[in-house]
Amino acid sequence: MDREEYVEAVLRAVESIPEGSVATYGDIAEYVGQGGPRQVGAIMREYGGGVPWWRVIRASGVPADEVGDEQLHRLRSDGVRITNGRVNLRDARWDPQD
DNA sequence: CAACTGACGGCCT
DNA sequence: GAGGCCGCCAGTT
Repeated sequence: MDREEYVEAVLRAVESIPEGSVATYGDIAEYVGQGGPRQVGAIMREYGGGVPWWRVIRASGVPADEVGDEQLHRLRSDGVRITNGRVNLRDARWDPQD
């Protein structure tokens, strides 16, 4: 799998996160089956426009620093419960079989 | 080729 | 729960 295919695979994975749920960078990497969380983050930074990037957060439930406020706002309008600037992953975490 | 970098994560205080 | 530390891994210097 070359880099372009990898980028496409990551973007498709993000697109498949349904409204109302979230995935971690690590979740996406695992789902794609290649690379790691940092690769996913790098791809979101570069190619994230065009996909629901706000549904990808850190494993701690906190969004990436740069986009944090907008991300939380978008998630809330998705219907995701936010408590103290954090997403409750136990509720909202993406399950690929959906 | 070595060093640095970072939309990260898990483990240990 | 919050930091600090270190591992990870691909891209850039």
